[in-house]
Amino acid sequence: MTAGRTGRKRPTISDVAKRAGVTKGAVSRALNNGTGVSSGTRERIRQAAVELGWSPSYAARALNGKPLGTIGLVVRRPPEILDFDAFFASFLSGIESVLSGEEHATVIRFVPDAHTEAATYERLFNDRFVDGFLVTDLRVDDERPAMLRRLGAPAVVVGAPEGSSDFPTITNDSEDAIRGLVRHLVAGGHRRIAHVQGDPGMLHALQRRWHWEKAARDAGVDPGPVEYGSYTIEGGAQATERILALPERPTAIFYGSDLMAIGGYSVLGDAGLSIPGDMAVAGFDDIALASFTSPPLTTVRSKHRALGSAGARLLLDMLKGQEAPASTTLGGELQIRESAG
Amino acid sequence: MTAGRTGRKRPTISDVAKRAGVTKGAVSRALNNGTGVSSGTRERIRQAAVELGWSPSYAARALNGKPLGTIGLVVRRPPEILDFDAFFASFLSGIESVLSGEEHATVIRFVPDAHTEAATYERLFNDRFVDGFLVTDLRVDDERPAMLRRLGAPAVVVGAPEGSSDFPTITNDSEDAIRGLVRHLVAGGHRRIAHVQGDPGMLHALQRRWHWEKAARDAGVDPGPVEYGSYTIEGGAQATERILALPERPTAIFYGSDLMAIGGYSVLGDAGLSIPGDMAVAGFDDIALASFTSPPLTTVRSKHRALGSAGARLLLDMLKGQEAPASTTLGGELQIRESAG
DNA sequence: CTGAAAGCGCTAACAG
DNA sequence: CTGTTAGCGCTTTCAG
Repeated sequence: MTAGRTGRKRPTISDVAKRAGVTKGAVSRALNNGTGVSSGTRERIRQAAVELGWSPSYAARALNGKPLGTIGLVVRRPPEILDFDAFFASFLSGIESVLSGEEHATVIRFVPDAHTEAATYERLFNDRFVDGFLVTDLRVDDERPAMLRRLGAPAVVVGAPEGSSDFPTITNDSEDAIRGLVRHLVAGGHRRIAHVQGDPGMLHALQRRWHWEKAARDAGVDPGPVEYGSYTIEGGAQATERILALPERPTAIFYGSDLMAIGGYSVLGDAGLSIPGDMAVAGFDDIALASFTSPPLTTVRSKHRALGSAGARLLLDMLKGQEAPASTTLGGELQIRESAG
Repeated sequence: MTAGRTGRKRPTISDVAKRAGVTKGAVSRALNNGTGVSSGTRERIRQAAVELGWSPSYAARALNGKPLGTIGLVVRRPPEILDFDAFFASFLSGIESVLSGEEHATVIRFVPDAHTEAATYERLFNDRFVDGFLVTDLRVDDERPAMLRRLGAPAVVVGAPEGSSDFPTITNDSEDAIRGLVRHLVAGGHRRIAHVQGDPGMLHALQRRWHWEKAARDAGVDPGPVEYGSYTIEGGAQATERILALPERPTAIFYGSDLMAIGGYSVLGDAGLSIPGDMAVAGFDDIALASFTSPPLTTVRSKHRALGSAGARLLLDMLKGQEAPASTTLGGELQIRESAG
């Protein structure tokens, strides 16, 4: 495949040096800084390198504290979410779309608990196995920003509210879209709008809840009951059951994810309630399925892929030494279909 | 966080050695082989290591040809497929579910072309940046098995037919399910069954086509027309248009992916054709959406996650030096719903 | 069983 | 501008 592979082992920098009639040091300088070498020998060295099909060893470079061209993604969630959840696959897709053009690789690690999570960040970076991190799922009192700061690791936080950490942040701001949704509901005569949300320890879940509350108040109605559950069909179904059991039943439910809303559909159906006639329903994410449910689901589209690509792009820029904006915001988009009246 | 972090830098093996009153060599032996050291000093060394919170440097180990605990996944497809395609996100989910329990990380790289693909495999492994590979999307005349063999890289091929390479293979065998589907169609009176498939350069696409052909012949009907397109909604829509333009129109279409089938739905609908009345439709994958389309889509369920987990498990076993079976087969499963009569 | 020493492939500081 | 020299942190001989 590659030219010059005479022996079994790959060529080292010494081979290149020998062939170019210089020393390792010269090769290193020529090919890294491009400085400290006359353009003549530099060319000779470059030649020798391609003839030998040489490329520097990641390990040796890492041992000298050089960046490897990798970014780390450590995820403290069960790996199944890649399969179920709307977010991660799209997010990853966004990341890869910029990395693939930049000769960078992604190092992914799913971890079960906070302790492993911390240890993983630490090892990955202390050894410069990754050049920096994309941090997602920021939680209330999340210790990662402080730890990463301490490690001196470059990082960008993705999907968290502005100012939630002192790292550059890509924010997913759905405030306007959620406000639009609530207005739509209120205009349709709804006064009691419930909210079903995922893990309240997640900053983005909290944020969406605030937006819903604020929008409700601003529209002159009291925020209805709130239920929590996992971001899955089952989680949504269970939360819906709890809501239906409430003494004062709401007339609309805003779910924190489309999957949860779909779980709601089945419970509402079983209870003989029609959508949106007896209960208006709205989701969040706008997954592919949302336009195929019956009735089609009104939801807030969230730009998962863009979050990934913007995060990756920003991190790459930072790694190149560029100044990073404290925060970049991507807006959500209200998708009105038929489930919310 | 970690105990013993007095200074700014992390402890090295020398620190551990000093604290235990031995030399680096002894520490290395004690903690790796566990041999060549008296159990007394071994314990002392272990103590010192935990007190210092020491863990070996990836880079230094890699430089000595030791495995890092990483497996590589290089994908020659546009990164968008993570978002659209049913396969990759689930597959990755399966991989991660076994890796997360084994302290292994995944190194992912999306590449645009065959040349970059080859170079990526080579660099990643020559430098032992990854311990082995999971290879997917095997193509006709794929050069990767030979190249990986030449590199001496451990690998398991996933989702390809048995015997398609000399690497251990996790096969996704849908022959029975496809046969069941064709029988179902033929029993429903269909004599002309078309097939829409994705990239014919992919071995798995070819394989499914063969299974369909064979099943048709065995059921006593001639295999109908075949159209190719990308594995997307648009790809399916376009292929469907071509089929509808055919002089002898089939009465059933078997699509190589659910997404393609959904693309078919809209074209058929636009043409005023009812499903399954005027045209029976079947898909492949059984994505979440499949049971929500109208009519619900009859399809062949494929075990994407299991493919990932089985592949990862097998590769890990191989890396531990265990003998690997030449081939492991996961069967598909026919999901009869309403779109195919 | 243990210590000493060489070396993995590269970078960076220092002389010349 | 170029060569030489130390290391980076670890593993692995090889003596003792």
